[in-house]
Amino acid sequence: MKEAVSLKDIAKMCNVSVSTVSKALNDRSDVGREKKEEIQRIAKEMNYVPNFMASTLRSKRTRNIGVLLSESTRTNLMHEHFARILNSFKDAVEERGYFISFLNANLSPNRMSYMEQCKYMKFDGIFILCADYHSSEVKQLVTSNMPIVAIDHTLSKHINVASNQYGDMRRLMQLIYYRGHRKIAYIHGESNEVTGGRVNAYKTFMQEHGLPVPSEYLYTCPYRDYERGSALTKAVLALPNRPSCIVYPDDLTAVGGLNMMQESGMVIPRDISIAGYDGLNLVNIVRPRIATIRQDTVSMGIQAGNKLINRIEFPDATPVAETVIVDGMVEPGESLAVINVSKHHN
Amino acid sequence: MKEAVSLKDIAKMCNVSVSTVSKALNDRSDVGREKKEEIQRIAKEMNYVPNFMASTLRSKRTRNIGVLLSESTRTNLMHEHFARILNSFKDAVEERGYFISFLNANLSPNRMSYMEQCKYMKFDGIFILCADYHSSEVKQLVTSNMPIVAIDHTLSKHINVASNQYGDMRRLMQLIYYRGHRKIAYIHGESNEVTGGRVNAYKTFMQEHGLPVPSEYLYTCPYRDYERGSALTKAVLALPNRPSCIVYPDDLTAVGGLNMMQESGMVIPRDISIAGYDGLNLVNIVRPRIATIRQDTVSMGIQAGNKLINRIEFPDATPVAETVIVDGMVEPGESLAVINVSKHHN
DNA sequence: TCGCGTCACGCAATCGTTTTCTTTTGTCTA
DNA sequence: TAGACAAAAGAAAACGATTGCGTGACGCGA
Repeated sequence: MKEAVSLKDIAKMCNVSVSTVSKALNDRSDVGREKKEEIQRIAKEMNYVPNFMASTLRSKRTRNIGVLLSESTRTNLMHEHFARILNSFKDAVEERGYFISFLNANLSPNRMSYMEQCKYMKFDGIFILCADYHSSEVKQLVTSNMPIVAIDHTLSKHINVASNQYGDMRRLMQLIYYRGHRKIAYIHGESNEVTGGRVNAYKTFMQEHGLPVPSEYLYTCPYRDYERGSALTKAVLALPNRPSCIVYPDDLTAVGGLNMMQESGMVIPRDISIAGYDGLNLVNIVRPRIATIRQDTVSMGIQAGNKLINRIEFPDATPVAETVIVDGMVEPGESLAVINVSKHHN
Repeated sequence: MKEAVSLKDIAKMCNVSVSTVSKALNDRSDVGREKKEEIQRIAKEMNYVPNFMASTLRSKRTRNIGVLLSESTRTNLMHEHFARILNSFKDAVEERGYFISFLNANLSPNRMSYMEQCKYMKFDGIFILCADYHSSEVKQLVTSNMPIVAIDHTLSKHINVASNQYGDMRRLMQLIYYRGHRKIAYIHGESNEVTGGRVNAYKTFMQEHGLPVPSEYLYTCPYRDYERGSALTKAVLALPNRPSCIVYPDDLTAVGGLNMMQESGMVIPRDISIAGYDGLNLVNIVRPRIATIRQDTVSMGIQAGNKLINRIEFPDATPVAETVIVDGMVEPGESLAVINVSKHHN
């Protein structure tokens, strides 16, 4: 790595002072027009690239955003849903001249905490894609006064970009209902104040339509756990009062169920119907295609990015919690049978 | 963000000079034992976190590694294969005190080139997961004298961590052959000096076993292109001399073929056999499970990380190209029929 | 007692910018 | 022609660490 060219080199070349060069390159007003243009030209000719460390050391702003992406093995950047959101988030912030770095979730002995990493790197803001909000490290982070935007999680003072869990689930229920299903089981993920909307939507919808919700129609399953999705499906299929449709917490668990069913000789949707959630590529790859809610990950990422940068660039005296709801889209797939309603009506 | 505590604050608190504090915290030898311990204790009490910008401005070393991840839409961090490698790479370098940032591939008008980004951020090294090696920007990068490690791509002066394309493909061919297949078509990806090994292995194997390779048994298909995999499959199925087995460039194209076949009423592997490549989760999710080569992404990521850091920390006067071969593993799946050899023998 | 080596520590320069405050220069007006 | 004022340029102090060098104190052998 040969010596990098610095402001000083340019100054020498142009016979001006370092400060004038700095001002010229930052397009400040107190530099003469022609001198400014000359300096900019020479700088380009010399392949000048500013030194990030030096400039942010002085000016504080790093334009660097820290990304927090879980510590669980099942939910990291290997999961399509988060990868999609991150991807469009990245595009959005890069569009505005920012870039991203990952917060280091390793457990090495001398590792810094999240908060320490933020201080160390002087992040302008934090993007929490998914995290263990119970951990003290994360708590410390979210109670700080850094600009933060989280996905699918409400935080006091911060921004939450969330899918419309209640509305989306309701629309899915409507689709299932209109196809004639009345006995609908719901294997659902663990609930927080955001994702709980889905269970709410389910219960409300069932109640509104006078449908019973026997307790054996509700199960809790870890998100994105193929094996558990499969195992719980077995349990549901064994019920004396077997439902005509099973709704899953996400597409991966749904496929777990699907495969389980097909292996035991059932034909979907002839024998039973299923629906997932998320809208991964997966659902268009398995057969039959699974009904799902396609989340608008592009919009979520973009909105998260722009909201975060707005908070960074126009800080509020006392930031207040804000929620951005992003609607998903029902994809009917091929996994929902049409049922002769009268036949199944109690 | 309240004022961060700096060396100066600690110095004041301990009644020593700033340089002594710096040396104490860096565990240098020219500080008295008890003074050193006191300083470290106080620093911890004051929640001191060093300032990355300041320390690297002075010392040059950033411990920051730039990750280059393609500009194509089909191959970014949304693709499981790359996400896996990146994940273990990240773990490996974090283990050694480094961290990663992405090179910005955006096309915004005032965007910096890759080389400029490296100068700007003072990356200690570069990890090329996948890139368009024909682009001038990438060429500029790889001809620089930065430490670089690339995946599945040989570069003069740099390190290549590559899957054993020739050996893996050969083992896959053996499996297929021993199952009795003789008419084997190969839809392959675009070849470079690394991936070309697969086509070589195919041709060599066929030749060694006295099997003809009619030109209509070879097709080129973009990697990870589900649709094209499907379309080319249609072409192969229409051949008068239809093969008994089709090998695909990767799992995704293989699934494209699989679905195409199943939609036209074929049963796999009864009517035809298929094999993929990569070993994505996908192959365990579709039915039948597809025979594949599971790439050892964990090992690839770890080796890439360690080799790169070694180059960074023990730079050679004149770095020389180096290749690390990582073996994959054959996963037989359920998509390869056992054929009565005599029946199909010419 | 002198001289030498070692140990601990401080001084001050340095990294490459940004930014504030002066200073210089030039122009315009009275 | 003096005075005022704006524009353009420079000087210098930061930002927060690292690091080579200098130096005082101390111990120890001669």
